[in-house]
Amino acid sequence: MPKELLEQNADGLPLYRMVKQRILDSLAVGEWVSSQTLPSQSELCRRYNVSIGTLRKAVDELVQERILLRKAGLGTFIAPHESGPMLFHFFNIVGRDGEKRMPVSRLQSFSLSRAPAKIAERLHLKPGAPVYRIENVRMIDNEPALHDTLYVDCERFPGMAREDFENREGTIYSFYLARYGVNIIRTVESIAATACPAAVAKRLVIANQAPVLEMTRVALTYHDVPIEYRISYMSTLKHVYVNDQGKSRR
Amino acid sequence: MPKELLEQNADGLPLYRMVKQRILDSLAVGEWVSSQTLPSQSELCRRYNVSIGTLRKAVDELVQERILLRKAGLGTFIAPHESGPMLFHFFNIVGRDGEKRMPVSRLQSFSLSRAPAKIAERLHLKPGAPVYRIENVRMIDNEPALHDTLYVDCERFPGMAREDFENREGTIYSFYLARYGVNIIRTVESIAATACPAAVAKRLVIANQAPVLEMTRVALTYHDVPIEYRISYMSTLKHVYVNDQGKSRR
DNA sequence: AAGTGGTCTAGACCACCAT
DNA sequence: TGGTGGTCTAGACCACTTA
Repeated sequence: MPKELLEQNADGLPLYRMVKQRILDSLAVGEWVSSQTLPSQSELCRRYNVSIGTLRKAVDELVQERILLRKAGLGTFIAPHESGPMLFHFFNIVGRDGEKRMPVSRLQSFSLSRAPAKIAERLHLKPGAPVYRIENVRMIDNEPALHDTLYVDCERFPGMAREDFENREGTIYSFYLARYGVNIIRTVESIAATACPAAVAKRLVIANQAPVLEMTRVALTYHDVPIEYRISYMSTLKHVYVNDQGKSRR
Repeated sequence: MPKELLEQNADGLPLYRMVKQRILDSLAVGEWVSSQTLPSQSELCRRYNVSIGTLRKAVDELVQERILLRKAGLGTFIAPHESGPMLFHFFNIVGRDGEKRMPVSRLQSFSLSRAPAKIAERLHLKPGAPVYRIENVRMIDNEPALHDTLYVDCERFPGMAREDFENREGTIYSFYLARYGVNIIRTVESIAATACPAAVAKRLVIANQAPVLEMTRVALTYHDVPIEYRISYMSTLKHVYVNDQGKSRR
């Protein structure tokens, strides 16, 4: 493991922030993707030539942001999209009773397409760039609850096939990570109310023109690089979208 | 300042968590509301008989949760609802262009009422308990954008009057804090799509039955005690609701 | 037993803000 | 000048996990 010397106070940044950036850089290039495990704290201390307190402060922030996960006695890991709070970190739909349930997604279509101007802009692509366009219906309690259409850059996911999606284990984001080393760590959603388009209403088995939520989401990886654009429609007869602001992250 | 001894490892809780709880308890009883300023770190160290590192770790978490605010050279403060990121911490509406603008609220009605069963339950009150019921229209760029109805326990806000609301400075939550020492630190919202009720549509100047967002919110103070119930309707023709998950809190 | 992360301490030094 | 918070260090000790 090479030692990376950090000059003190470059840009006036505190040392622990510089360490944090170095760790993010390593994560971004996929340095620890295969093992999902980071070197031990003491090893990272030697690598960056900082004390344990400083190293821990850097990692503390990454744990807070749900990018890393620490387990006493085991080590420090890339936070998995499976299991635990992470499962619902990017999924805010609950039953009207308040109960959380994981949806099962059912692929509707998978096609090679070209990015419309607006979507290309959100994905930092050129208009007309080749993208995969994927339609899903998500079932909750064996009933259709959500319809979503998502777009990803073909170059970022070379050779992706319909079967990859259908046969994947776990969530879409864990699939991106396991198969392509692309880790989604942030999403930005806009929510509006609209009359349900006919094609979607049919798949959701609701009345045409019924009021539904229209959610557009951009999913980002390290350094806020956009990876996926998604537009979802959801009937709120049986479920609602929840947002908990100020919840303590523990 | 009395010294509060903390037994080590009561309940197996780490020391800094116990310190954090003590600080939260002091906040909850309004110990520092008048000054908005906490004692200095060194003074708090003496008070709880812990080292500076432990004290800072406790306060770190409260800062992270946007309950406290530290300013180098000045001190540690109760996070104000005015100014800075806090202004939009509990307000997720932006223009379709993505621009954030603060709304101006216009009081529609102020009345003494009795809590319906569902609302009483959310506020931990008995059904029929006396509540203030307040209707607002919020204007953005001089156009009606939101309609909301809110309910608060009369006992918690004794002697509240219509004029208090209309003549307040700043947000509703800063009013609760300044006038009654009640600090809102968390909100939980449920969002659904619905056809706009006629009475609301009239005030928002939109078509009757138009699809709108229906947002129900419970606002909580320390220890997750519910303070306010609110139901809002919003047209999404010009604005949308945004939710940024995983945004770094800095 | 050896390695991992988690806690707690004591102190030095710095940058910022008031007076 | 003196008080405030912010950073960084070095080391002791603990609890947890695996072998």
